Amino acid sequence: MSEIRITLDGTERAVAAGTTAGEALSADGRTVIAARVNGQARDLDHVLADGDVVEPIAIDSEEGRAILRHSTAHVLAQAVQDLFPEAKLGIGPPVENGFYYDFDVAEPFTPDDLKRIEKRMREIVKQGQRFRRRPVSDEEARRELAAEPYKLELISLKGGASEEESVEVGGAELTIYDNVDPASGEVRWKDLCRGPHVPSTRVIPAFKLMRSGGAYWRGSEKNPQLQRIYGTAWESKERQDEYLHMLEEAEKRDHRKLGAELDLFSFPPEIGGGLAVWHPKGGITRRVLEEYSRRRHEQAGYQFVVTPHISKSTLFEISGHLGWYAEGMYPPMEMEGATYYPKPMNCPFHIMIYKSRGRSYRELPLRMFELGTVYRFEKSGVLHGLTRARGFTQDDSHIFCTPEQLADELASLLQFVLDLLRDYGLTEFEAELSTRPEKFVGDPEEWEIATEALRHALEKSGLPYKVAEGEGAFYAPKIDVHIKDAIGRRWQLSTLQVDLQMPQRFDLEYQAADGTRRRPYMIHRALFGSVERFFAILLEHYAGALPPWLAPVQVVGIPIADEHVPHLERVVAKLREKGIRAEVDASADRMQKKIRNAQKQKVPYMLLAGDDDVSKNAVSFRYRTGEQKNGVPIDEAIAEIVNAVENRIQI
RNA sequence: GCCGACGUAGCUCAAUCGGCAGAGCAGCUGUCUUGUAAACAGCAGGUCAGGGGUUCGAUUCCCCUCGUCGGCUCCA
Repeated sequence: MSEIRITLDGTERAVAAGTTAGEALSADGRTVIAARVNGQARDLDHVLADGDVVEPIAIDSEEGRAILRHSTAHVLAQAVQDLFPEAKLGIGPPVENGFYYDFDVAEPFTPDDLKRIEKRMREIVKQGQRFRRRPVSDEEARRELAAEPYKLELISLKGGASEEESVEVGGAELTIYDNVDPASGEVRWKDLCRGPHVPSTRVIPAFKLMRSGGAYWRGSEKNPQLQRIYGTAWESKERQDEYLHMLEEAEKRDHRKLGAELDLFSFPPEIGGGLAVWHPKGGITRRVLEEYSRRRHEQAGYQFVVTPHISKSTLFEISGHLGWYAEGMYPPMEMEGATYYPKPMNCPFHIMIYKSRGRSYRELPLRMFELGTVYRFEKSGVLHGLTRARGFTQDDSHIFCTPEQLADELASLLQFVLDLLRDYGLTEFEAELSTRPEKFVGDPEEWEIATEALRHALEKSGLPYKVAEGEGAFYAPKIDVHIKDAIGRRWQLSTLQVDLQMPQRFDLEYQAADGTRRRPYMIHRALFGSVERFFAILLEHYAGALPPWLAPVQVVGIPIADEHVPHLERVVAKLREKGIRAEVDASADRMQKKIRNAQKQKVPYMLLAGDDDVSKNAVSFRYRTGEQKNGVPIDEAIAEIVNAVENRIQI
């Protein structure tokens, strides 16, 4: 057959037999770097067959970037083996914003090594080595890769039925990619790999090695630790610079740094890792943040409860936490023959409140809310400021409802969550529906009911969502709400879980209209997740410049000269009457210095006053943006500030 | 917990190839009295993270511990 028929751009076309995907697409190999053939990603030099459907993969698409990054990972591995011939290869997949490759080496890489490796990579990129795909049998692969023990392990794993697809050995046949010198045609390097790849290393427009660190082989701490090198690669220098700039910005916004600079909180070593103390300025913001949430909950029909920080082991035995998470709990305390544990969760305590007396269907849904501080023993290596702490406060609610109420309750709950998050200035949301994990308790049919109720709530909310198979908690499927912050980072925040286990374990009941005793459903719901973590996320989102209603100091009065202090004192007194956190900077510093100080503290309103203002009974605004507004009558100034605070407006 | 880097004044950072530890900011005391991001001068501030070792002598070299940071694993 000298002609075959293929589908291109949705229309059928005849091309010569032997035509490659790249030829059919007229791909330049720079903007279009690979092809999708019948839905499968392929190299551009993939030879087409009759009936193939061919689509281009652009370098600036998500899929294209992944291919680019994966190819860059190969260049990295080649460079490492050039410089460290004894290095054994692990795996080298693309990841979000970049790629990595794992190596078994005697000595961990130093920053200097990374520089040398990156330099070697640039040489390889410049050479324009071609990526050439070559199918091999298992035996051939084993023979060629005899010196690569980890690759051999991957080959032997390939047959495993439930083995997840990897970039090394995905699919039915094994392939090796050769890196070929374009001048001599010699094979410079090769790697076991599924592909596809960019046509040539020269196509890699921008890359950079980022850092190295230890990583367990195949992700298990039982396995040996390899050395992982992370890098990033982009379709253009500009996009890479943008990304690097975002990282710099993220570093500037680091809540641990801002926490110290703005005097909000600290982690004294004497107290212990992961245990924060809140300074006055952090404390006031936290109080306002909590108070607003509490008020909204009360308005939405929640009842405020309070429970203790420790409990006898009995409670956690019934709840099952001791069985499942004992190693993450602080160790027990023995007192008068009883064993007490610091609480890792609030739910069993709320159940005790439910059980304190008989319940009627008329009371349901019963919504309990608590800012409950819990303690979990996080391993020392994972602590990270307020976002991963050992003591933290959950804004925890538990809702007990009848099976008939479940779907509606979840839907309104999700709406409530989103509305409240918006009030804190977050605007972009995504959700994830996590289904039954491998390790679970209960009846799969009930899991199905609960999962469907959650799905219904998501559909009703119109929120975009993904399904995360097997990511649920051991006792419940859940919805996680993710937000995007001001520099595009995703954070998981709220969680909604339908729990069919706790009601059974604690034998919860209510009396139905027909007089029978029935089992309620229970919904776990945290909105911030942890108040500490939410605080950190807001701080990073706003880069420390909190909206006026949350700012620790909302107004600083700055006199031009000492004689203007009394005028500002009067303004500040009026502001305080309205509940505004205002002060006058009467220190010995000059006016310019006071502005600088207030600016560095990210105070939303600086009110200046000199002779002009005093004579007109006015003040002059300086906002932290640098803008100013002079000679504003005092009443107007106060009204402007009060309005921004009351309506939670960011300035 | 594991791998690695780092730890000098409240903060940011110097210096000492093994020989009495130095600056800016912040603080304190004065002087100056000012219109939108740093007035001037003086003073004070350190077990060089902690412990042990090598050495005539250790902040510097070696070991251990603690802490921080970056990864991995984990995250009810």
